[in-house]
Amino acid sequence: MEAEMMVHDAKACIQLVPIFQSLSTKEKAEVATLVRHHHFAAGESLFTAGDAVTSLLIVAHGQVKITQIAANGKEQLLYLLNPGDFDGEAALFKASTRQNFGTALSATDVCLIRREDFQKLLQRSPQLALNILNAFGQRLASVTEQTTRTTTASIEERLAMYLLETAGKNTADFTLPLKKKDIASYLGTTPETISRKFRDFADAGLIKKLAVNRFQILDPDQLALME
Amino acid sequence: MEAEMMVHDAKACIQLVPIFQSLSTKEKAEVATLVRHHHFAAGESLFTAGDAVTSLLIVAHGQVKITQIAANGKEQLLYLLNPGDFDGEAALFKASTRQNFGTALSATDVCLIRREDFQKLLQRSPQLALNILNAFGQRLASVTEQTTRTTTASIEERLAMYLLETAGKNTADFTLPLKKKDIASYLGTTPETISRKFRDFADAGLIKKLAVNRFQILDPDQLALME
DNA sequence: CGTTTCCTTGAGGATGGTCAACCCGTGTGG
DNA sequence: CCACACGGGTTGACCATCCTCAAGGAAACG
Repeated sequence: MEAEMMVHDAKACIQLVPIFQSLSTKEKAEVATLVRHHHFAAGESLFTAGDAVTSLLIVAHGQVKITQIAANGKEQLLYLLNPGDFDGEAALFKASTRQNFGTALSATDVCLIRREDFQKLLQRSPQLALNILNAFGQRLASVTEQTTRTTTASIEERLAMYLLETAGKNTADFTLPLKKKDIASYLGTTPETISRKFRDFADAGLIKKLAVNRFQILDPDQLALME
Repeated sequence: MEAEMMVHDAKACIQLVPIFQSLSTKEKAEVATLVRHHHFAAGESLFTAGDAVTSLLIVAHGQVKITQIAANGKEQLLYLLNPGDFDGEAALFKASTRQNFGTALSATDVCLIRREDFQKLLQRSPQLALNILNAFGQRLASVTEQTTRTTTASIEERLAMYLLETAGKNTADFTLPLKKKDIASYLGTTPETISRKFRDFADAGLIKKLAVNRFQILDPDQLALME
């Protein structure tokens, strides 16, 4: 029964993940046999810097935050993994130890493929390699974008961008998916400053505070103009 | 004669580039037939944001700076391409236009492989794909590192790190490879601040100024302690 | 030798970090 | 059911860092 469960989850994982989607049904079945899955509760650590990298990790359900600790001890939130995202450095890199930390933000299911199995897969399926290259390219572009923004834009501008991206279409009523502490870490600032900027935005009539960490965006155009 | 010249350059390019090094001699010869090369004078633009991406670009000789223009119009130096480096986003991405700018810092020779040719190569050589994935992974780690540093460290700390990395073993007498304007852009600050910090370092006895943009590092350990 | 580009230095001011106090919602145990 | 503790959020006062603007000097280049 447990085995059946695993196969079910493995298939779900593979269906979910963009990098496997262009594979044939036969190939997908093959991949499914290699997959192990694992569950983490909110707040649990998936891995820690210094851990040996033994598997490629794919998020099936939930949300994972990836952080790095700077030389001075400060934590920096690098990016979030949502369902379908994978941890790229993982299976491919020569460096065999993790450089960063992975923590589950909510209850999370992940699929794991062992490094060696994955390398064999890659050798046999050039299309898979292409898919991964594309995914990598996109993450690279996103991290690059983040760097540019951090070094050139003010906190106010960065927060405005973050709000628009995070809210998406739900401008009428949306809840911040992260604590202020994490947003601050992501944007390279402090919770206090985030708090103040939210107040400023509200004073300027750009947003309306519905509750703690719940907002309505009144003037998206003006917010976008900040950047 | 020109054809012979080109073949020569093509071979040189392929010898130089890590991603091709694990290929068989036969495969390398194949790759060589696909390569076109091009020369740029110092200061010349290799490509501009908005250009269609038609080729993978490999630097054979010289140095290229890759920059991005932020929304507010400020230029941010992302990274440098040295001999053997390639422009990764280039041939692989779905997005068919450049997001950033490439400018030759010195006289530069590059090799070009057309997108379609490269994709075919990838399909046939899984090892090549693995090499590229590794290279991508390293660039990703480097950009990530840069982001963390920028958001968590002070300018002083960032400059100290930059100095140590750039000087390498030549602590006794080394010349900055970039203008202060570019260093500033790379570290997310202004030329004025760079100038002042250099003076501070000199006052503190950490470095000694030999000439404009030429320095001796007196106390690398102390510099490293900054971070 | 003049022009341009880069570098340096200073004065002043904005931005945002730090520290500390207080508030509020949630949960826990008496 | 209430007191209390706890984690996060908010606010204020103060201060360090670093940017901007401006002017002058040095080096590079024709």
